[in-house]
Amino acid sequence: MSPPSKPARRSRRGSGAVTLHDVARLAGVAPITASRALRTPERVSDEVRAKVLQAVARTGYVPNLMAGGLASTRSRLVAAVLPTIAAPVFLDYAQSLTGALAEAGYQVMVGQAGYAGTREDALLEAIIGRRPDGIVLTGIVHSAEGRKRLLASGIPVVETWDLTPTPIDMLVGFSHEEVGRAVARYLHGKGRRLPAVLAGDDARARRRFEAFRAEALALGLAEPPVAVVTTPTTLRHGREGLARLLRGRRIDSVFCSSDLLAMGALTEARVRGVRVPEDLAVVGFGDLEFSGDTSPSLTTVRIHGAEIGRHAARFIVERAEGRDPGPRIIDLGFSVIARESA
Amino acid sequence: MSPPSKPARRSRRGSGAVTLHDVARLAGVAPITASRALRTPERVSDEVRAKVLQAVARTGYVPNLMAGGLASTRSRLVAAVLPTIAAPVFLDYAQSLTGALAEAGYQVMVGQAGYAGTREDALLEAIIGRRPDGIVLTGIVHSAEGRKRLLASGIPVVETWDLTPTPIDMLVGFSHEEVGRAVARYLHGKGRRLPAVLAGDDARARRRFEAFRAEALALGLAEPPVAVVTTPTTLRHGREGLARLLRGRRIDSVFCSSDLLAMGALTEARVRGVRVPEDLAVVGFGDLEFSGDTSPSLTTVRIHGAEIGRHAARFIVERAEGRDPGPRIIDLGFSVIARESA
DNA sequence: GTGAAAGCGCTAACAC
DNA sequence: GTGTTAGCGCTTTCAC
Repeated sequence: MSPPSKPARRSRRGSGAVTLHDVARLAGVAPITASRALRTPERVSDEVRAKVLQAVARTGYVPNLMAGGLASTRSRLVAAVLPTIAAPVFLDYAQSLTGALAEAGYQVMVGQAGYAGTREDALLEAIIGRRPDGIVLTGIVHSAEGRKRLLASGIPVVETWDLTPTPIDMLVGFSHEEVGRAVARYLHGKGRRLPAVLAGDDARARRRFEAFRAEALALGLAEPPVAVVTTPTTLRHGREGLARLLRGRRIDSVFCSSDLLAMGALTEARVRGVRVPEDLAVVGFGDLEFSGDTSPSLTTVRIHGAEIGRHAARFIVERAEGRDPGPRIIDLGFSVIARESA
Repeated sequence: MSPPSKPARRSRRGSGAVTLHDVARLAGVAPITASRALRTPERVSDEVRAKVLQAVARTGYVPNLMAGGLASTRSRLVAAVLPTIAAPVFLDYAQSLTGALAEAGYQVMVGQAGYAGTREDALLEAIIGRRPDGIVLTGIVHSAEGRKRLLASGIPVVETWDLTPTPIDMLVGFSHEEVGRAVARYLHGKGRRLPAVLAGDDARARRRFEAFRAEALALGLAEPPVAVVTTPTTLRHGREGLARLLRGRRIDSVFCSSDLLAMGALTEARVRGVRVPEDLAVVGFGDLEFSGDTSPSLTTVRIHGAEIGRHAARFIVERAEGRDPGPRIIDLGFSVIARESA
């Protein structure tokens, strides 16, 4: 069958899917021309464009983005790392990040940093291996080793939900310390003198409540008792935590590290006949979608998650398209939303 | 320098990152041997393995998964399509899906079907273009065109959160009709005779409440008034919806299409002095993480989201590794969780 | 405006 | 156990 001088063609057929070559052959042009007709239609003649589009329609051709990414060293893929997907605070953020990137033609790969068995370096390796056009880190405390790998990869990195003094690359966030201080001042302004803290055991919650405590003391408030619960925080944790706090010395207000904790505190207070806000002022953190619609409605801290997502997306896209994204650090701040509970 | 018959080498250097060739050269072996040392270490000699690993460590080499995927036609990427990321019902599901796939060495790409401007075919094209090893669809009503494209792509597809008569490929879900009927029977069993419905305007919620209505009528209950709200549902919708229902003819129970709606109904009832469950029984859907910890705690329907995610992950992984995943349709059922609100 | 050639970085197939 | 070769499907570079 095969000529003696030429060994038989090794069969290695790939996916079997329609390729650009098939489209080009059908349209009667070179593959590169078909490629141009699809990616830069203004650079080919009307006639060629029409023939190629017709061939695409006829064959159902879908470009292989892995091949395109390999050849162009642009993957149009962005990695997003979250502590955990299952935390409602990140919903708006994740949605706007994914949405804004999708609109710009990028797809999002998600990684959970906190998931059991996912060591940070394994996660980073899996991400870098895909050669994404950008990496969005969500409030990650990354090891020195991790920072080094990210830096070495040369991939644009956006850190979010925080304001570190030394960002790896770009940063969109707000100051957790400022949040703590603002809440202390807010409660002080409302005449509260016996604050308490109900907080998850993650690093950022800790920084908020440490700053809260310091500011409270500076304002002459009592030393706040602290109930720490495991992250991710839940309504149940909020109920249990408040119950614990109420067993201790008298308090007239509580700063919770999440709205879920605050909802739990609200619930527990109601069940025990503790009036909110008369007997106890409750402040949350996160301003979940429903925090304004509970009864009493929740006073909380809004952190502009959707906007963080949009800015992060913009950072990545600008850099990927070779434009200057402007200032590398954005402090989006936060707002204390005064409602009924405090 | 270069022989006259051969034109000078064109420069085309890629990402500039360390490649397998670099590692191989440093280790003094052929590239394919370095590849084997990393992917199938048991098939190379101890000596070679050690040398390669040392070269990897020295260079900080991270394999390019796009290149590997292109060569092997296995991307180790799975696409997950959600109606929207910002719906708490999907939290457990998304987390377990991502986690289970990550453990098996797969990464997850997310797509939002409901996001403004994302037409279904554009989303599918973006997904298929990546040649993922699997696609997990979340309760999507896909067009005939979409089904055709998916089928033509040859990529394993898992549809979830539903039980369609004709799945594209594999399926893990539960029956929305059965849910509606079970809740009707539950309320009937509790002596309720004047049911109402408070539902989002998506297709699956509609199917639940149509079945609920039919079963209620069959059981001799009154024709239920229906308040429809826009999806995604919120606590505020729940409050407004219940207020609307209370303005109509008398009711003694309400079946809500999400726990968030039910929470809103609970809140509105309390504010209006309507006692739950004495005056009004409230049943939700979804069993959110905190639904058991409100006061009154919420009677609802649990739908095993985490398990759906795990099964979907298993389906994809088994198929990707060439094993038989077993039965292609899994009905995970649901449970009516009886708590205080009904 | 169009095309030929040469890779992007890796692995499957086939030797030895 | 290790190496050679030929791609995977696309885009870049350079030439016409």
